[in-house]
Amino acid sequence: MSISTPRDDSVAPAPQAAAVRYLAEHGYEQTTASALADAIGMSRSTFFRRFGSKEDVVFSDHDLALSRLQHQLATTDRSAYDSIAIGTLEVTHLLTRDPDAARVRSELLRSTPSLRERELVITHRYERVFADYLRRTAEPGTPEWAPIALAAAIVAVHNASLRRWLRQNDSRAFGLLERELVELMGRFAPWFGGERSESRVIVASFDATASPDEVLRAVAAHLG
Amino acid sequence: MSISTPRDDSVAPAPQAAAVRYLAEHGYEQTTASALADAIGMSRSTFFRRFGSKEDVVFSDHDLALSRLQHQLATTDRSAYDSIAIGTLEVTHLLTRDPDAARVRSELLRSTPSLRERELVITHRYERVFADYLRRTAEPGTPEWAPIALAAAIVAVHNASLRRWLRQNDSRAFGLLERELVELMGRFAPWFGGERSESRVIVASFDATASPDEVLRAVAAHLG
DNA sequence: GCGATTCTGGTACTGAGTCTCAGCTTCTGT
DNA sequence: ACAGAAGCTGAGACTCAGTACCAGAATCGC
Repeated sequence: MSISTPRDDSVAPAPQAAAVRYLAEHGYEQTTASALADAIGMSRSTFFRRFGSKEDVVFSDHDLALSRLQHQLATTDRSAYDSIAIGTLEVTHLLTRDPDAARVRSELLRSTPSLRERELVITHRYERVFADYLRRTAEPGTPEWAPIALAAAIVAVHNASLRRWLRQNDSRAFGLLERELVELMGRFAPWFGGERSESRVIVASFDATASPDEVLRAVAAHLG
Repeated sequence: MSISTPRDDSVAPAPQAAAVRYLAEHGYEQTTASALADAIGMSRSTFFRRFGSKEDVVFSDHDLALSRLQHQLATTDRSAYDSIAIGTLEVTHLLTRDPDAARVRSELLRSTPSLRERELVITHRYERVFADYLRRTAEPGTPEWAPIALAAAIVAVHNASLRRWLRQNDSRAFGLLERELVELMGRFAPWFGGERSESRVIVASFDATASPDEVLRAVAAHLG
C-alpha cells in the first residue's frame, strides 16, 4: 500500500468484474471469501458489506437489468408485443455489453453447479416482472394461468437465446430472439394483443353445378 | 433409549415428515441442524449423511416424484397431450397424498424465503424433464425454442395450480389443472400433436341472388 | 479547521457442512 | 455358534460463509 494513494493511472477496474474473473480462473469452490476479497483489494468485512455474499457478486449485474426492465414496463405505452420485445432485448444488451466479461462469467457458471442453481433464482425474478406486466395488460377474459405461462415461456426462450449467443458469438442471435418472441406471443393471442388468425374465413361462391370435388380443390388451394 | 428396543407400538413416523413438522413449528432459520437432528431422533452426523442438508430434507419428496415422472415419460406410448397431463397429475397426486403434510410444508415455505428460492431450483428439474420429453416427441420442423417455452409454461401452470390448491383445499383444482394444460398445449399445436383449429373452413352455398349482407350474416352466425 | 457521518479493517462468534475415527449392528460363510 | 467383513451410527475436530461489534481512517458539511 502506497502512502496517500498518489493516483491510479489505470482506471480502477470494477471490483465486481475483477471478482468474477478471479473466481473463473481459480475456481469458485476453491476460492475462500478472504482470498477473493484480497484479490480485488478489499478486506473480507468490506467484501461482505458491499456484495452480500460470494454468490451475489457474480450476479450483481442483474439488479440493474431488472430494475431497468421493471421501469420500462411500468412506463411504456406500447403494445405488449413491443414492450416485451424491447424490454427483453434491452436486458440482453445490458448483460452482453462487455462480451469478454460475459464470456468469463459464462465459463464460471458452466464450471460451477451451485452458481447455475443460483442463476435460476435470479432469472425467476424476471419471470415475475413479466407475469405482473402481462396480467396488468391482458385483455378482459384472459384466464388466470395465461400470464404465468407466457412469462415463464418468455424467460425460458430468452435464456436459451443467451446461451446460444455464448456458444457461438453470433450477433444475429438477437434478431432471432426477437422473431422467436413474436411467434411465441402470437401463440397466446388475442389475450395480450396481436392478431391471431384463429379463424380464417373463406367465402367462395360457385354456381350450383359445381361438383363437390371442384369446391374441395378450390378451398384446398386457398389453405396452401 | 431403552435397551434392545423392545418394539415400537407406534409405527415410526417418517423422519423426513417429522423434520418438516418441527421446522414449521419452530422456524427454519431459528432451528440449528443439531436441534433438528435431535428432534427427529438421530445424531447430527447421521442427519447430514441421510439428508445431505437442512434444505434438502424439506424437498426429499420431489426426488421420488421426479423419477416417477421421468420413468413414465420414457415408457409411455400415448400422445404427448395425454402423457403430459397424466404425468403432471401423478406428480401432483404424489405431492398432495397426505394433505396434512402438504399443508405443513406449504406453511413452512410461506414463512421461509430461502426455502422458496430453493423450491425454484427443484421445480426447474421438472422443466428439464418436460423439455427433454417434448423435444424427443416433437413433430419434425418444430423450432428449437418451442419445447423449452412449453415446458416452462407447463411447470408454471402446474405450480400455480398447486398453490391454488393449498389456498383453498378444493379437489376440483385437479380437473381445472388438466383443462388448463390441454388448452396450453393446444396453443403449441400442431408441434406436439393435438389439432389446432387454426383454420376453420366454412363452405356456404347461396344462390346467385343472395345479397352480400345475407352472406355476411350467415357466415357471422357460424363464427359465433 | 472541526465535529458528524460514513466507510473500512480487524476480531470474535455462530452455524452449516465435511471428515475421520471408533464402536455397534448386520450379514455371510463355515 | 462363531469369526470376520461390511455397513451404519455417533462423537469430535475442522473449514469456511456470513454476522456482529468495535476502533480507526476518510469524507462531508460548515
